[in-house]
Amino acid sequence: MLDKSFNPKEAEARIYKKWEDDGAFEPRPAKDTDTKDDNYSIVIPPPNVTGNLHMGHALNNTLQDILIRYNRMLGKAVLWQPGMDHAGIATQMVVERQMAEAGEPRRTEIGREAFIKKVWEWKEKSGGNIEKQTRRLGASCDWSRTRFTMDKGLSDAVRKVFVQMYNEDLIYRDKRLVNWDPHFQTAISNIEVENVERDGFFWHFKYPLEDGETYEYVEKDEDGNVTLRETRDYISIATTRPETMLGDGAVAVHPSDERYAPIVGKKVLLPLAGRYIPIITDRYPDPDKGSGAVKITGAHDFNDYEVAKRHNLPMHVIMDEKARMKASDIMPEKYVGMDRFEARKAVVADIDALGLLEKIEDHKAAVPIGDRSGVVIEPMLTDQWYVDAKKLSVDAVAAMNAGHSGDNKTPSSSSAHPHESGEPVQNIKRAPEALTSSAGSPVKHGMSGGKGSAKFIPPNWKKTWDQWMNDIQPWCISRQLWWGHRVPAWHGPLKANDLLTSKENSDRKIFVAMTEKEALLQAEEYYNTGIENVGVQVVEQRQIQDYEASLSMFGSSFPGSHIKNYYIYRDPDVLDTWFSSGLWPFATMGWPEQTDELDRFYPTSTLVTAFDIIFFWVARMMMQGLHLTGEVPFKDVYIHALVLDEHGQKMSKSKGNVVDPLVLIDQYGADALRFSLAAQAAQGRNIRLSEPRIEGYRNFGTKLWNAAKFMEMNECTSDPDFDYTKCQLGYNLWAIAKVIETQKSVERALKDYRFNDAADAIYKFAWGSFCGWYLELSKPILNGDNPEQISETRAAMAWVFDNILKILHPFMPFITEELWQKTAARETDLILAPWPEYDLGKTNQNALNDIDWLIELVTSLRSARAEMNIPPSKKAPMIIVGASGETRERVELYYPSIAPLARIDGFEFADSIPDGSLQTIVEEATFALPLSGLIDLDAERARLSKDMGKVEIEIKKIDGKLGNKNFTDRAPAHVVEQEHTRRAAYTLELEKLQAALDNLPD
RNA sequence: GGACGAUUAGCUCAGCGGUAGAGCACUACAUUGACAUUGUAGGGGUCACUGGUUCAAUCCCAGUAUCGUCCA
Repeated sequence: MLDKSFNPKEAEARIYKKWEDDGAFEPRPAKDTDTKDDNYSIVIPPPNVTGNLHMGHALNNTLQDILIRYNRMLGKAVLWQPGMDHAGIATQMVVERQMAEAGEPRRTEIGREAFIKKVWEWKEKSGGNIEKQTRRLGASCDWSRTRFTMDKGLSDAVRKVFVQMYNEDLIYRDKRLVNWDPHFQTAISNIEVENVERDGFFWHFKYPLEDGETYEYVEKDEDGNVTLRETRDYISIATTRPETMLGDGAVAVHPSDERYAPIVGKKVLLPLAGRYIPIITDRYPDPDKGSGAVKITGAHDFNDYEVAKRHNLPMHVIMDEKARMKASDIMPEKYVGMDRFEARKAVVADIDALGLLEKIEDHKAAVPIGDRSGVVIEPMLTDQWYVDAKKLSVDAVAAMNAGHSGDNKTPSSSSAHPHESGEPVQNIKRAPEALTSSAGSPVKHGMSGGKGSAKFIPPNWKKTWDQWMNDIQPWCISRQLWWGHRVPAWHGPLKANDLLTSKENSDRKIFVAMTEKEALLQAEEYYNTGIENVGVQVVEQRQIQDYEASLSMFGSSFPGSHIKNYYIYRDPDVLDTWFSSGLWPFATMGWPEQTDELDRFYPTSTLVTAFDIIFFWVARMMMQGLHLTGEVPFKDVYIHALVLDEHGQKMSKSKGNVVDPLVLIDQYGADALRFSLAAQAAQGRNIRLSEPRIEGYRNFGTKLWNAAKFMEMNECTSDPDFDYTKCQLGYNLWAIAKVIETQKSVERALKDYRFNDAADAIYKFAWGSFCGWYLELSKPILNGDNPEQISETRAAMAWVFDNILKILHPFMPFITEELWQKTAARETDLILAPWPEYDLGKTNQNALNDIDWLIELVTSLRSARAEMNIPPSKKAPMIIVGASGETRERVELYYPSIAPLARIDGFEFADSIPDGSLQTIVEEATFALPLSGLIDLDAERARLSKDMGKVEIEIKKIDGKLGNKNFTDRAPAHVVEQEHTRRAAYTLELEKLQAALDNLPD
């Protein structure tokens, strides 16, 4: 016996455990007959080890699980690869904060090794909550293969990739402006910076001209009339960051700016600093903004950096790693040690004291904020490691172009000269091995593309991708952290008279190697002159610095030693977390070893992710995957929506509007949450979380549960010998055809990643058609006395219900599995049951029409009764006038089902309608319920007139079309024909309604 | 300033070159019924605006307005 209702709390944990214990999440063994299409794989976007499940994960994992479960039921070998990334900054932050709270010594006090040990301890103890939370969603990933980016295997892969790419000149060291996070004291990538609009000020300063020189300053309006003319001995600049003026290298004006033409090339005195800097021209300053003159601080502003590079200006780094003003030749003593914001106040006050503060304006400006630290990012000139992303992007862009080549709506110009653009031309409809250019030669592999194709779904994200990829910047991959993959590079002194290679760009010789031993060998070879004995030792950077300080030189021999000693130290930096997650799709499968998994499951089938991660992750996987494996890491990239709160606001901790999916699961069950997310996952639109909707889908589960209870009471159990093509009863044939139609719609929708359409189709069928009609229609049969009909209906209903469970399983895995197991003895769990595959052509179309007619009849009788306020308890016979032979047959056949649903008590075919009847028209026949005395004649007249009015409007619209010669001449024949048919049907209905009206007594 | 998206029922949103849809909310009726976590019926829309293309536009195109997101 089924319980009164489904209990998600109890069932979910039990069912999940059984699946996992049974190994249901693991890929089925390979078969000899398997082709690439029989394997299906998804790698999970690895969540952060410090993270907790939020609504974004819930949506992301739900959609992946739907695809995975569907493909698993299709009989494919399915791999859903789970795991986590090590999240350098976030994890280091969490552990450091914990240490501080516990009153323990700081990271710098205990040293690198001890700290890393602590992080691992933390990870074992409290990291990875999210994996447990993901299970509660019902995600069927293969946990036996879960990976972590700091695993040995992945770490080896990361080192190997670094070494390889360094040797290929794709990784190099460079001094560039980076986004410096003064809180974490590390470089971060530009996409980890959020620009936030904040209220600030525009400070206008006067920089005096050298030697008290003067010029005539003239301002004109649009028409060229002079509006201001005065003699000045200064140039006025405006800045939002006054403290950076201490590092200015020039003042720039636009070449076309006539106001400053007289003084271009002259020098101004940089106040406070007491230095002289030139006035230069550059296209960067906007003459209409502020005074039109801009101070240039190359080492602390990205725009200024470009200007400074163009003009070879000095770039003074004026701050230390904590963004405090740093002592140097150019830094006035007074400001040394001040925090940048403190320095800002001091500079403004001091400029004011000198009488050089012209004015202060309110100003809204975008301020760069570190997304982890929340502090203002300081652009800083530092030495970092870079990936040549521009070079890597070529293949990635080509692969996406290939994947989207079918999207082009206007190929008109390319049809004449398909190769003019130089892009590889690929027809995605052809099989990959048949990829050839139109000239018949195979598409070449290599930097020009041709390594397979990938596409975004929905395709409009391709534009965003192109925009970013076309303007891709060198990827800064070093982070000044301890937690992460340490850069496998060792620095040593440069040999006398040696030159650095382009990728070193530093003041040290660099040895990049998989291991310290290899680095030592490289170093020995490098330092070996063949004349003297050479020794190389690896020491800590700090020791080198101490040593340098005492000896003022590097690479000297120890006093009294006859061996020339060199000291190298390992680069202290670690790699960007995304550098390792870029390897995720293949490194998790054992790359660089050529594993069986790689062979079967790479490239992966689909990547499911949110748009905000396209550049963080999709781009990096594409670039690294293509370069390292020669193949795209995934074929489809499904970009899903953001989950917003009920007001359409982004959820964020600071706003306090975060909804915890685990709370929703506790409240409504995982199935309801999942279904709600899937049903709302329409492409190209964000999801507003709606609790009433989740509640509605919880009710949907309950509805199914109750249907199963009904079936149990009526002994409707699965019959293994049931043949859906051999049914006799119209009801059963109808339900069978409908469930197959539903199955096909769900398949089509899932193929196109239209999760909402898939969810909608199964919801409508299960609740509307199955529970709403089929169960009701079957009651008279099941309660009747025809054993053959009863047994056919029992088996058919169980068959249809089993198929509902199967089709619904990917969306609502728990309740469907529970019902599957509790309603019959099954050969396999539902999760591993085969997806239904039936032939709609073998179903009976007549039965479909019969039942559709029946539904229309019952609905219109109910509607007429309700509108006339006939109480349901009041039954009446049904008098049928003008019935065709088919209608007579239908009424006789289906009367037992019509009677209870329409509250009918007997039927009769007649030539005229009894007085005082309630009348309704279905097709050619009029159905009358003699309810004299209960009918308010005026109301009935009004009802019929209203219906006539509606029909008349339709006829009028159709006549408008049919009377238009343009329409009848130019519209497709079948459209015109359809209008004729519609008109005939409406005309008949109108006649019948008129007759019904005439029938009413005056 | 640029790019992209949105504008459809009271709310949240699907959809589509030919007949406007769902969920929730609302109104009325129904409670020995598989199910009140329900059923039946009903009301409710100039499909933002202005042009254009078309036999036909809510849908395609252009522009406008408002809102949102991203980039500079």
